[in-house]
Amino acid sequence: MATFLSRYVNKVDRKGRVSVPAPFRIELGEEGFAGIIVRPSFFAAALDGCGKRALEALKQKVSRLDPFSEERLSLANAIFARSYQLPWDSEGRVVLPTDLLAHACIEGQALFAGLGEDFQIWEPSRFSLAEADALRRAPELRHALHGSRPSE
Amino acid sequence: MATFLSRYVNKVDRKGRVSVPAPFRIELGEEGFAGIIVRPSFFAAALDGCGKRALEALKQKVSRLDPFSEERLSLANAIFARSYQLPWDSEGRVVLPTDLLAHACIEGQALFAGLGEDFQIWEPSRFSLAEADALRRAPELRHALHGSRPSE
DNA sequence: TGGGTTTTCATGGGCGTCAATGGAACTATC
DNA sequence: GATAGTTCCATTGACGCCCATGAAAACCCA
Repeated sequence: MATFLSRYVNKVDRKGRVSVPAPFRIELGEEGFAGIIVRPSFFAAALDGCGKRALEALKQKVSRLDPFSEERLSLANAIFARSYQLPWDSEGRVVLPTDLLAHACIEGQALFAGLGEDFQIWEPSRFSLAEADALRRAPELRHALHGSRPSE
Repeated sequence: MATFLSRYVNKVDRKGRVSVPAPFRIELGEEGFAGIIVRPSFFAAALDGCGKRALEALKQKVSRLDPFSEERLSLANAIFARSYQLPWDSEGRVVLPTDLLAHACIEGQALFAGLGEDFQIWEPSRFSLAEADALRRAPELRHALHGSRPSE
């Protein structure tokens, strides 16, 4: 699967267009869909992004739940209904819908942060704060990588 | 299979016509039937929609039940007897039958909400309420996706 | 190793196409 | 003959597509 690393700050122009970092595009190039999947993040003023393949994986998991259960409906609403499938143009840019821009408080610049198998998009200054916070907690959380892996 | 994402608000004109969002049509284009399958939703004042293929999948599931059981009869009635097969016209519009419009309290506008492998149609303001509810529940439900991890 | 060249990226703007929508013409039904 | 339903055409506004520019990085060769 695709691997996303590092951070990139790109401009958001008047039309809401942003260049997806070239390394990200290369990673995503082999997934059949020339673009990214983006949705508002649950807990942060940021956007969660991934490729088509990761989305398919999510779909698989959700489709294992009861077809008509409210549980499934709520999840699907929270995930898929809020996701956008953003194809990039010939220059590798996507247009971020206004509600996504609003959710992440993005205006002039957008920061792409690689998170391994997916990535996030932030307003740069907000990212700095969140990053500082994450770094402060990492030492204690590090143990989570060892012990019980699957069920958290 | 087709994947439905995002939300689209389209107008319902005097004749009950609505444009099926172009991305949905593209997803459904490869399913052999140029149209959508729609039925009243079980729990909500909304409509459940899907493509021909998803309907076939449902048919498979129902056909696994006891042929003459009450269970099967009830389900088949609830699902198939209430479903409409709505072909879209050359402009990509379908006519929503009045009883479906009534069930979902749809008048001037209809909101299409992608739910992964199928979608729903809502009266916009009602959807907002339902969405808020879904978002409230999602954090706890999120664990349902983790528990049984099949592949990986 | 350093200078020059080439390619790749990010960015801005303009134009054409397509999707959504409204209405008219046409057909069928009662 | 009136009403409802269906197909066709027209409009407009947004979005995708294309080209042009500049800067930075990679590359090449002396």
